[in-house]
Amino acid sequence: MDPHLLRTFVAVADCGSFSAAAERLGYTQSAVSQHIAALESDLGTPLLHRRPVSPTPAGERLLEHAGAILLRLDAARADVRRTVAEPPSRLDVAASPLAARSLAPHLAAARRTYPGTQLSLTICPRAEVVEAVATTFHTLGLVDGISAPSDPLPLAVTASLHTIPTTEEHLAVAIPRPHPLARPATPAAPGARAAHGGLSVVDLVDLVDARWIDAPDLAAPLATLSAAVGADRFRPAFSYTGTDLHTLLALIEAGHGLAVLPASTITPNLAAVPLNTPRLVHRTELVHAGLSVPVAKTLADLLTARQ
Amino acid sequence: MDPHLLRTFVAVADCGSFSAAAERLGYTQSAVSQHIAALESDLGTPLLHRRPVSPTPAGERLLEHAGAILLRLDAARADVRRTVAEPPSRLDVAASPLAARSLAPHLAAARRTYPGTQLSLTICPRAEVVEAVATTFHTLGLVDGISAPSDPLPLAVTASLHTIPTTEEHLAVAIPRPHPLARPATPAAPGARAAHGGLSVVDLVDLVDARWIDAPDLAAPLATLSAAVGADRFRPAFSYTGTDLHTLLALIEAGHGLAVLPASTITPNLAAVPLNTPRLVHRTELVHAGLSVPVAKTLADLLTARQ
DNA sequence: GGCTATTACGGAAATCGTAACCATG
DNA sequence: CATGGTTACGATTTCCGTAATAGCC
Repeated sequence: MDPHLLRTFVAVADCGSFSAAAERLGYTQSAVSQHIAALESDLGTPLLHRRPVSPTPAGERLLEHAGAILLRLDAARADVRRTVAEPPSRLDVAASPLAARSLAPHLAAARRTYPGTQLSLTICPRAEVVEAVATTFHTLGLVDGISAPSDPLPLAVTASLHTIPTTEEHLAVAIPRPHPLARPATPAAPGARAAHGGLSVVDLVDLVDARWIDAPDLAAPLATLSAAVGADRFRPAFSYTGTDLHTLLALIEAGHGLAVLPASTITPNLAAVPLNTPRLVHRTELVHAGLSVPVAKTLADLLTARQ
Repeated sequence: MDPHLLRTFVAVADCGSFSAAAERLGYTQSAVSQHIAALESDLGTPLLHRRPVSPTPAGERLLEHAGAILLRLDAARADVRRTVAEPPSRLDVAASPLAARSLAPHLAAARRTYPGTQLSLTICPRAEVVEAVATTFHTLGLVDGISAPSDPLPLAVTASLHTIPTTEEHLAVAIPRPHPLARPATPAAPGARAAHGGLSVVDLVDLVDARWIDAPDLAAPLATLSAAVGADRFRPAFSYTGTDLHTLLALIEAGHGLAVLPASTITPNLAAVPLNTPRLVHRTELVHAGLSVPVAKTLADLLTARQ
């Protein structure tokens, strides 16, 4: 199970083609074929169906591990290099879209403290944030996600990375204004219940059958919600893969479906119906691999000093 | 970073010798030397001091990753084989010493339901339990450990393994009878506070300077306690590496030091002073990689139905 | 000088590319 | 028959063992 073989295996699996994977990796189709054959003979079982190419059940299991192993391998290399290389003078921050919201002022403060340093901020999907920090591409990461109150986020590569909680916030369902739940609770509105302040509060399980937008990089991923309410499945009626909050809100407003977001992100043109059911909150965490760089330390302090 | 190179690297690191590692792995000293040289040249930095052999700082970082990577590699292979091989007819349970305590009756019940199946129970250190389950050596694992109430145990290889909480129990310090804390609280006893029922309750931080026995496979590891109270360090005055509870209790009774244990394990010849400070509990979890085997499912149900 | 790691070198094995082959749509 | 995966084969490289060399107690 040479890492090279694993790498071509995942490439083939997500290209759905030997030749495409070969091109991506700079190999010949032949080499890729040999890699897969070697893996299959080593493990004693077919890993891929051919023509069309798709993973067998055994291949699926291997895929789950392979990505993590390769990432960890990169993380190891990065970690070793970090102990050798002198700390960088620049500060590169990676953040998931919703985690980056309140970052600007702190970055400004950090720049004021260290006027010389060059700053960079990259917005990327949640998984890539921790990946970028683990592989030393960025020095600091800011990820958001859904978890139980005061529970850490379930991050990959958890080992060798440090995380510091920064904020926790209530979740709400973003709903277009002309919608049964958006009006004050009435006995007729299914799933809505009277609550304090005249606002409805909604139970997640009652919304399983609503139209949902799956925006896994931005809002609460439907998979996470499904897991939280048990085996019930939230089916995506619409998928949004971008990272722009306003676009998502516009989609919701246009009636393409609902999404679960931290309450403060939902603009007034939409209704924000607080979620109460399973104890879920929106959480953001700072991810780093040691804060030896002064700028990084300062920014981390600023971020964690806030509440 | 070929896994073979990593494997010999960890072997060398924990043998403290190239030649010893070579023998363990069935290589020549020369091959081992070449492996280390290859790793060092790949990573661009020395990983080991020679003569005596000990890891450099970079080597330490690599070691942290290497073990996890190799384990995950084995877990991947095991996981793939599991999807192919038909489920075993036997049931092999691995358990850490304190997790195994209440297992016997449930095993008996499981045998009654499936009279034919061959059962095995292996007691091993905590880390090895999850390792054994991950690498398919055993079908079911029962691990105990320390965590915050209702928090999952921090297990390695967490991915691809399922865990089910089974019990949670309060912790206590086991103290020989003639000991200041073992008497009902008096103003003079340092660290002790009056509590309900006339028993003392003790704050962990007040005991940092006591004589401690480190029995990491059996009691709460001192490292865990240190982490729980912050940077403070519990220094082991005595180390016990076995897995026999009675031996440990005898050591405590003989005055070699104290240990933190789940309250119910402390026999009446010792005093069990409840811990109250950082919210720590003794927790046991069931670890498995899918419960397709009926016997395993039954035993799991029995274990989780309790409490 | 004894123990242990490193270097030199040669044979065996693995790896990848070219090219011929074969199967499926 | 065309696209795309497999197999055959050979050049290159890698890997490991033997053996000679060098460094530290």
